[in-house]
Amino acid sequence: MLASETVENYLKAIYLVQREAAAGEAPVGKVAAALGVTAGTATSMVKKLVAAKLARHERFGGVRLTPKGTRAALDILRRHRLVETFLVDTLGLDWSVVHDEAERLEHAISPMVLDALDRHLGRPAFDPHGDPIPRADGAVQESEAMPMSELGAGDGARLVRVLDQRGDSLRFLRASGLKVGATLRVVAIEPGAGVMRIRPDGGTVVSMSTTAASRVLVRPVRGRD
Amino acid sequence: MLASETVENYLKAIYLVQREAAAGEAPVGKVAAALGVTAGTATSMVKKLVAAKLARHERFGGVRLTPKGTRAALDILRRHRLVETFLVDTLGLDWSVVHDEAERLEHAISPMVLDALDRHLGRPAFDPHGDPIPRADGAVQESEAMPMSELGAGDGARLVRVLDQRGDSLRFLRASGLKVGATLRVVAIEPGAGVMRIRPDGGTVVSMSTTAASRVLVRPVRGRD
DNA sequence: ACCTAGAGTTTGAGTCGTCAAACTCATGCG
DNA sequence: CGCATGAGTTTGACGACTCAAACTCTAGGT
Ligand SMILES: [Mn+2]
Ligand SMILES: [Mn+2]
Ligand SMILES: [Mn+2]
Ligand SMILES: [Mn+2]
Repeated sequence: MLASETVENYLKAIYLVQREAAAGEAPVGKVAAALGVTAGTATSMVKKLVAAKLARHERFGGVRLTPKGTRAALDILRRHRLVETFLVDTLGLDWSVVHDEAERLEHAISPMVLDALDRHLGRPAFDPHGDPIPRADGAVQESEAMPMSELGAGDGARLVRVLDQRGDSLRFLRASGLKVGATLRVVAIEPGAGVMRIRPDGGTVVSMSTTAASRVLVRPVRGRD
Repeated sequence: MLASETVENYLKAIYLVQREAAAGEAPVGKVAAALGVTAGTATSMVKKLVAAKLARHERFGGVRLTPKGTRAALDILRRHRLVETFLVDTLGLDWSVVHDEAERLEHAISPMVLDALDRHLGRPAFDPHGDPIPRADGAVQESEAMPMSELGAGDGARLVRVLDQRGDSLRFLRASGLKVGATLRVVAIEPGAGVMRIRPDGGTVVSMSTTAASRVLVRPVRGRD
């Protein structure tokens, strides 16, 4: 029930690492890396989570949240993403800085403040990066989308989500006119160089590595080329 | 510089206790009580503050913040009161609940968020309880006011500040129509019972103990009785 | 001048979260 | 197979914060 700030961070990290990992299991080392902590530290915390029935784990294996742990993680994720939305929509901060701010604020938001915030923002479904905001009951509505890297030359698409939370990535995208909701077209692809050239609607052409492009999710748009 | 959440709480508590105390010194016991901690715990933390040049203290004496400590305390107080103002003005929470919420949020507000919040709120000078919000440079503008308990029968006044942060006190005042900015008149005083009878403009008469009334600050208004 | 009640301090111990370094396991390569 | 490599775990230690209980000082009465 009363998870410490540290426990909250672990739960959220495990949840997110678990989402990525193929096996649906979070390797302890990945969790440790996500939190900037040594593997040994993560191991001992995982034991605590297991004792609290928030996670399951077997020696030398991966971690997996229990339903209870998942529920708690979604609650934290909800706070995190609502706070990000508030910082951008109400306070006007840039989407490249809100992640770090929310990382601290998420732990200080009571259910009462959370609900008032949610109402004030008009019960948004997505945060500034296009990440779905889990609902109060724990439901998450992931949006249908594909990596921009899978588009072909000439394809049009709408940007729906940015997975990379790094400040410089987000600043680059904003400066290029690539924000959530923007439409764009793939001008060219250079597989040898590992680069795609993208033109946002009403903007100028920019080059991105396909790796970077794979962390930008889009929904294809009937091409009127 | 980088004070922990705990240190921030001590600095704020010492500042506030110091404001109350006659000698301008905060008794360690009072600080401990304000933080809900044992006296021994407070003693050891005070030593840390002294080592960090945030406070001065001599054995068996009181604590006093250094200029550096005072500056830090005012910064925390600024965060606290701006957050309270936000919770009431923007999110619509009741003034009786925001103190506890701000007690946690104040530690998670970065300078950037603080400034955005300040701008969003229109750079307010007072919080919902009428407490002055220290400015970014550390200036505090205490408002001229006297305890309501010092009014005489028939006197009119405007409510400018409520010192008591207790939820039930604040709920009682709100329910009586006694909020910051309201005008009121003293209907009667019963020194024997230690009670005053107050009529808020446009409201019905309420009784309050003079002790409670002494924590409500007012500015007298030219009586048109 | 005492002496004691109350305020403050010290001590010893515990929890939480962390690290470095030694150790153990699982595996896949030779 | 056999074993080196890397992932994960254990151990011992530490800093920050806290408490209970023993101890010490100060100040006010008498
Ligand atoms: Mn966090
Ligand atoms: Mn986000
Ligand atoms: Mn606080
Ligand atoms: Mn206040």
